Amino acid sequence: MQKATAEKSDPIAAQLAPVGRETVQDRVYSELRRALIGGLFEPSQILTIRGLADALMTSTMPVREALGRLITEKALEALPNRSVRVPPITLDRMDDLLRARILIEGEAIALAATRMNSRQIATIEGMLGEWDEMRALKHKKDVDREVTLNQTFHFEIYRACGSAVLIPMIESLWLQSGPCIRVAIYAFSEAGEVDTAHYHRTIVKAIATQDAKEARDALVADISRPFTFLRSKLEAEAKKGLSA
Amino acid sequence: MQKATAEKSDPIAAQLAPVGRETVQDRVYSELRRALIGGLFEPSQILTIRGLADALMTSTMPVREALGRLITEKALEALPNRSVRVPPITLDRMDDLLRARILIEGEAIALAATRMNSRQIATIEGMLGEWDEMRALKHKKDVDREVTLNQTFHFEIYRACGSAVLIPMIESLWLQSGPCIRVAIYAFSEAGEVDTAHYHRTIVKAIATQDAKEARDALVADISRPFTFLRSKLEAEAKKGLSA
DNA sequence: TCAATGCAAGTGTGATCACAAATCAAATAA
DNA sequence: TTATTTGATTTGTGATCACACTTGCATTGA
Repeated sequence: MQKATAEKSDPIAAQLAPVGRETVQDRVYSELRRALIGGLFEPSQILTIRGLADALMTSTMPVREALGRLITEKALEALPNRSVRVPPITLDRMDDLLRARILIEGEAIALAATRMNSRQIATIEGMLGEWDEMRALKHKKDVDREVTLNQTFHFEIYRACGSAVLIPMIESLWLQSGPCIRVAIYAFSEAGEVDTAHYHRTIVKAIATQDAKEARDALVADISRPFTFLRSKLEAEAKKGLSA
Repeated sequence: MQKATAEKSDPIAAQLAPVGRETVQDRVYSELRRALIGGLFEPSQILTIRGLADALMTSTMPVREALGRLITEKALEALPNRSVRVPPITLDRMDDLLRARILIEGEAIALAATRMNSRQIATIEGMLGEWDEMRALKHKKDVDREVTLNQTFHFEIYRACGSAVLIPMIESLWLQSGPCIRVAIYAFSEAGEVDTAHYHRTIVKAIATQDAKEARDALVADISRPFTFLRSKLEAEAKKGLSA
């Protein structure tokens, strides 16, 4: 018995989970994704293959392939010089991203609202408590946890929409808007924003009652907020720079 | 003067277009894309790096990176065995793809309908003539030209929507539905379908009058047709296979 | 005859090297 | 001092190699 496929007749193999051989390239890719969505890289920052390979303690090979993948999903940008950077923020691009996210994530949540079972609803309902918890002990700006929790919440919903086509597109959109969002969340945090979870509560309520329209509306409000906030901030800076 | 950047002061350089150094990887990627959208690969077909490298007369390096990129945009599929294949067709996946295409391409054409100038409209209007031409001399099934013309027509419109976010997503969707479409077009051709350009005329008319809603409706009808056709065909086969 | 074993060919992954292009800095000339 | 040039370093790209895993086929055993 050296076959890799688990057979029902084998009582031992039945309890063993497949080990799943993750390649180095996959780890590099995941790591860069995480950094991008979390906004750890600044817009317009240039990334080099050898630099990342050193930082990730691997050779250049897995890095260059991971970069290539991120470039095709527009999470990174290939300059004509053949160097790669994280795309800069422009107002047009922000509007473009927001419109696409409203369109696609709105559709996904509308689908999910009619398909989530009580167990899944309980999961996202439980997450609301974590926001309360974070707000209670707001001694330090825990931006990282905020970002992660927000991501988990949204994708728990999107995953329930049951579309293997829409979900990767949403991931791509988050990858592209990650650097912007981070800036916005920092700005929120400085501006003393308090109730970041308000729309999330509305979303949970709407999904619990299978109200697709209200879920979509609340989602649109939720994802629009950081964009409009950042937009007004950028416009103010542009005006100031113009007058100076 | 050995600087590569064109300077305004140089009257010769001003007339020269940048030559654009395309890498081997880019050519491989484009070639595989073309093959995929055109449906040259069959669903479930397994692709090997060395096999493609031989066929494209290059080393394995550019091929493996191109394959990696195509896998991330779901144009190809990575099996747990680490071999890669073109994704098989299932009814669920077809419905999923069609819904996403209606959502996103519908939005793109609605945007384009309000933004295309008379020059762009004249371009797509001119393409209608090519369909008439093809229908006139229908001595052989020129599926390749049909596919190419259809693609050019649609993307001429999508390009005018002005969204740098939506267009790559539409390209990804075409990449994913390419293998299905080819099968459907062959089936159309066998079934003696005549007026493949009917909805295209409606689309041009709607755009010329800036009627976004009618343009969207006609587009939905246009892209739904091959899917519903293929769906009924697959269902018939499934039923036949079941009774046999 | 059929299933299990063992060997050989094929395949993906990662590392390393060679080369060309780009970038940066110091040196030189106006 | 400023602009240009020259040279050294850095960087991306492609080729090749080594290794591990998978697959397929022939051999061996019952």
